[in-house]
Amino acid sequence: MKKKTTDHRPAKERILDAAEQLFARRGFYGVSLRDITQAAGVDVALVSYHFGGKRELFTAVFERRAEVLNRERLELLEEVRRAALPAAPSLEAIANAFFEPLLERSARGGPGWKSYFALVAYVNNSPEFGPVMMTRHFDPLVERFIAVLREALPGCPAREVYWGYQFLTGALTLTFAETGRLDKLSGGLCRSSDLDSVRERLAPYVAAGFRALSARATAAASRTPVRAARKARRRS
Amino acid sequence: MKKKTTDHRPAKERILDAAEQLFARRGFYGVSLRDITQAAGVDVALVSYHFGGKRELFTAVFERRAEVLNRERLELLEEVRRAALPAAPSLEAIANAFFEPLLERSARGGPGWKSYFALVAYVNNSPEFGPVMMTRHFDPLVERFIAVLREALPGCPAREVYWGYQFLTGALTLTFAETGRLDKLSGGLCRSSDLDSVRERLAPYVAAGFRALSARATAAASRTPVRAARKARRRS
DNA sequence: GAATATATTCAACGACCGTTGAATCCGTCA
DNA sequence: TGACGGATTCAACGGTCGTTGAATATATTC
Repeated sequence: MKKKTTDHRPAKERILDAAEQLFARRGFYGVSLRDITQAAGVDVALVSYHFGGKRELFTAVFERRAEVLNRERLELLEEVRRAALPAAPSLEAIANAFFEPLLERSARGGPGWKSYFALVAYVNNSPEFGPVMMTRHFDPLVERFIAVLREALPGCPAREVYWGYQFLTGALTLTFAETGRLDKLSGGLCRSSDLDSVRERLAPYVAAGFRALSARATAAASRTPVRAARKARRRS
Repeated sequence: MKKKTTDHRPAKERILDAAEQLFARRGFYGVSLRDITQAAGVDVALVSYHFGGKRELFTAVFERRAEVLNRERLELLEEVRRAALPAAPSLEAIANAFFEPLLERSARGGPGWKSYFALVAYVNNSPEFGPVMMTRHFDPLVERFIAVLREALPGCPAREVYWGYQFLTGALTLTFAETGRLDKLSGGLCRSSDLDSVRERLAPYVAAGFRALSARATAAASRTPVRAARKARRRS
């Protein structure tokens, strides 16, 4: 059984789809090209022909949806920004612009998108692939978001914003990994696939977190004279 | 070059140490038994002899430090609880008891512990290993923490606490993955290996998040009559 | 010190890995 | 029709994988 039905979509895309699903489930090394091409109903050699090799296929899968996604997120961020002018947008609105396009597509964009975000979660947590691939494809976007976050947090040191972003990404990443652990843990009370629940809760959660970080920093600064603070910063 | 110096530690432990480091870096499938045994200065066949196989070695690595760790975390939680009696402990104190033993050992417990937490991060995000292994070794602990969190959040629906815990775990997990991405992103302003920075910030962040979730839930409840709320809950 | 149990080494197995080059199919254009 | 070029198939390569069984070394017991 090679194909369920005669499938006239180009083989290149079928390979990408199958690879997306399998890489997301078992990581780069947990999947063989034969697994992928068999799932795609295609000969093994076509991977080398179309992509060059296994690693190139992996990055091709990762890149395919990154561009369109980030463009949409940036546009949404600017829209949020314009709507709030001349004030800075709320932290909730910024956080929402950051993950709303992701949640929307993961929930209603079809199984390919769902797999894709699980793959991004895998890459983001991987010490091997994370630094290279995330930096290359997502850093410009992230830096723009952090800049706007800083506008919304006047007087807050940059370090705090970066840490807040780190925690935000972590929470989001685990959500996309779709391990189903929260479902088991809560006895069915929460379903991690229910991304509308995430949508409602994540923005308030991280916005409050950002405010707490900002408050903590200013409290610490007022407790410490400037010179001592400079020295402490150098020490840490 | 098999060993740097003559090493009289039992081979079984040397294998565990090497496997811990390599599994953490490249995952289960990204490491071969020959990689591990070569790093341990030991013959390949010893893995089958001592552990039975590759999968059994993987779970042995995972289990080795889990017990002692969770016992300490539970004791700390009960201590925090007793100290606050007859009131419930603060959210900050509970969150702190959850991750303080982890951060402490990751920062000052030696390279083995650091690798171990990166491995837990890998497992926690893995759709393949996460549900099985995390559930088996960490669920009793987590349920106890959630129970105490609920005491500290009177009137807060259980769902909200579970979601808050999910976000907390995600933030913690990404921190332990040690991808070094935050370092690059912040231009050296933050070092993700600086776990003291995490220690200071994570508790206020997630405590504020929990309070926001709780407030959001009670606000939503007061907006909705009881019967409609019941229906809405059944729908979702 | 012989016997026994445990630990380690060695060589090899069959299976699967990613990749390759030649052969074949098929639609396009001359 | 025939030549051509991209897409696909097929068979096979060398290498590495996890695992195994027999042989050897080391420690323990009588």
